[in-house]
Amino acid sequence: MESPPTLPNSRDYLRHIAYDSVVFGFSDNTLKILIMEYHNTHYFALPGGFVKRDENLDDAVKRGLKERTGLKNLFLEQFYTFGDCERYNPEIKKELLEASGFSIPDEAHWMLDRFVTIAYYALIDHRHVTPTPDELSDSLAWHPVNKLPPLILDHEMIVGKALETLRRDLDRKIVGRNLMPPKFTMKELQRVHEAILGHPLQRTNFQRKMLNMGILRRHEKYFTGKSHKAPYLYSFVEGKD
Amino acid sequence: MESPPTLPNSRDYLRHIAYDSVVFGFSDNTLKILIMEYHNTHYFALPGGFVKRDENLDDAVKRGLKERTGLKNLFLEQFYTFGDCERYNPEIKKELLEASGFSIPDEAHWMLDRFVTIAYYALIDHRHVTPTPDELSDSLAWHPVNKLPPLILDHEMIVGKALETLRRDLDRKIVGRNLMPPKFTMKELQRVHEAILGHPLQRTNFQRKMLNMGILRRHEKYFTGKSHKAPYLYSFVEGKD
DNA sequence: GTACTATTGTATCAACCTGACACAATAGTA
DNA sequence: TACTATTGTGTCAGGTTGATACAATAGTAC
Repeated sequence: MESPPTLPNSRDYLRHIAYDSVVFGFSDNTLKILIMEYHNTHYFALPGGFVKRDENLDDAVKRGLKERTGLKNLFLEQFYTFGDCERYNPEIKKELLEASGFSIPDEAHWMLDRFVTIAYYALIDHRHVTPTPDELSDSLAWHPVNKLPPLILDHEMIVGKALETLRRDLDRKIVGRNLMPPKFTMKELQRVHEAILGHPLQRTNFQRKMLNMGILRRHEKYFTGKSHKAPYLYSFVEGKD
Repeated sequence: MESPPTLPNSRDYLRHIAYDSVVFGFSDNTLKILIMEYHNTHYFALPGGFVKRDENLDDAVKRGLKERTGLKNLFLEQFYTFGDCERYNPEIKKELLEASGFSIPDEAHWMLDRFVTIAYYALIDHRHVTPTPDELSDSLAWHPVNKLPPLILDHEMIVGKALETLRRDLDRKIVGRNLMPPKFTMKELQRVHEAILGHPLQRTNFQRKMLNMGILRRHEKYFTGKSHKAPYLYSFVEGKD
């Protein structure tokens, strides 16, 4: 049923330019990111892609994430562009493409050439997502940020810089909104912040700070069935970014 | 004496990739940036350039700034990458190149093609600099950030984002160090902060904050000859970034 | 020298935020 | 009714910030 895979044509894309995306999700009290594994290898990498000649850079990233996660509207921020020469490693690229059944017509093929990659991070509610591997990858799966497999090229550095940026943005933007379900308890929100920052927070002070920010609306209580006081449910008020 | 100018060869450079730099300096109590004016036109633009095939992105920017300002070590930060299709405007590029005496051999020449530009900002002590125009430009000169001439393409947006980033970095990094002479008065430092933020600061509170940061060393007094108390001179202590 | 002006360095006070901890409220269980 | 685990709120010390007061002082005018 499968047709032989064909490499994208260099006429359709901008040479030397790629993007990589660090997609954050939160489950099991853990901050995770989407990592793809290439066919028939044990190479892990960030999901990325190329920019079409008639396509905005931002739109290229949205297109790629739509294909892989099904999500159309997501919190997406560009954070850095990586352009060192050490990124140029045609042997690895060739190995990855050949392992997926592509035949490389030419040692100077544009996909083996040097790339500058523009890195984005995204925040999504993992419940809304069924990760979909592309034709290069066996799997696209969630990995805890502090238990990542070894990644190719400089992708670990990219993740590091993404985390750093996310932590800086935590106070300025309402990061939680994009990682949480519509209604949540204060403790759940705290767990997200703790996972991002990488250290525990004082419960009572966190509660006070969040309530004082005026971005939360309190709803009904949430009865867990446990034998203790039931927490309130909260949601983010609209349009206060 | 002049040899006919030749366009850079596409074999030596990465196609579709450029950089632009927003070089901040401070004089006459005003924050200024370096703007170039193209030969025989009234087009103004940020100084920018291209990346050689065997050159790190960061090094390309340093090379360009070295040529234009003579400065080898300067405070340099990448802040955003601009990749919209509207940046693609071959007519303007052609006009600019032809006005400088280049003959364009081919409508599809790589320099007329679409570019994604990685933007950097730099901070320099303007006293150390003699701006040097390149072969495309009549002049490279300081312009106050709030009195810029109309710039080509999206360069005004790039300046806007640079300013925004600089303001955000003002508290986290010791921005002043790179814009100030070795010794300076507290008032001079305050003027720099005010010019960056775009609003006046409370003198006494600014002084207290700076002194409490522990990054300043107090030196001898500076006698201006004016009839009032002489201010102290300060310098930044080394290695506290 | 004395009086005066403009500017600088320091102190003070209220408002606010933050970390640490105390304490009351409460859903379920025994 | 007593008990447990958890939640919501209050409080207090320490630090930071905005606003203001005030003392110190280099030069000028007399």
